[in-house]
Amino acid sequence: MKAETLKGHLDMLLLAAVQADAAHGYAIAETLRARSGGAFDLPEGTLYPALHRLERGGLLASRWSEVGGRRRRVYRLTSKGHRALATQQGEWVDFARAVHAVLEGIA
Amino acid sequence: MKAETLKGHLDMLLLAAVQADAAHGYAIAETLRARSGGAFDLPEGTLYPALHRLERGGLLASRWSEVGGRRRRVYRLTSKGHRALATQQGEWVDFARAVHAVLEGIA
DNA sequence: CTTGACACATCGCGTGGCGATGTATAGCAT
DNA sequence: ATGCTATACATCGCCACGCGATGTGTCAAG
Repeated sequence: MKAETLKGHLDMLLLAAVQADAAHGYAIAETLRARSGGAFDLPEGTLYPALHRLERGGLLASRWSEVGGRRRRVYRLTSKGHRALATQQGEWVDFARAVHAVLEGIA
Repeated sequence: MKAETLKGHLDMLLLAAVQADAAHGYAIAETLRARSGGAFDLPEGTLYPALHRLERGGLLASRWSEVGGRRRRVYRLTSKGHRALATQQGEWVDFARAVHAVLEGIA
């Protein structure tokens, strides 16, 4: 997967990954890798800054958790995050449709 | 349309726009706007640097043309550009499918 | 006791889309 | 004449952001 492909879409993916159940960063990355069939394999330098950004923006909220001697920061969607996810999903559909239309040469 | 949404996908769209017929920059922008139903309305600061980049990369070739007192730079796909377009279309399909899988929550 | 998975974090680089700005022609309305 | 709009190109600098590199610490397996 080319580097810039993800730009502008990562936030939506992260929000979607914690939509159903709260999860910590590492687990979020695993979820994305699994659901995407390996296509999304987020490096740490991508994952963690993005989560911090989303929390700063109020779309995610986190709490610390200790499991088996390992500290985890568990993220959950805020109500604002839910709304943002819905918006971004709509934009994604529009975007994907527009790209498809261009590729199909629909003049 | 959010700013970064296009990142990493613009090249493919530009290549697709000149795939069938060679066209100049302004016309390419109109084609994309028309095919996308207005979703892609490329500002000039996006369009022209991107075309130059693609020509530098050997994916597009250009010649000057004079029509009605107006100079135009007409772009056509090179064979390398054709191959690149095919590759990028394949990557787009994979990407779109992966995004869809994440959004659908296919675990 | 080292390797690898788990789990977090930050810094700095490079890419690239975009706003602002500038140039020039043509046509139409004022 | 004057100005606005559309056509048509170009470049500069900002800035958002994904990612590689690097660092910290725990735990299990070999």
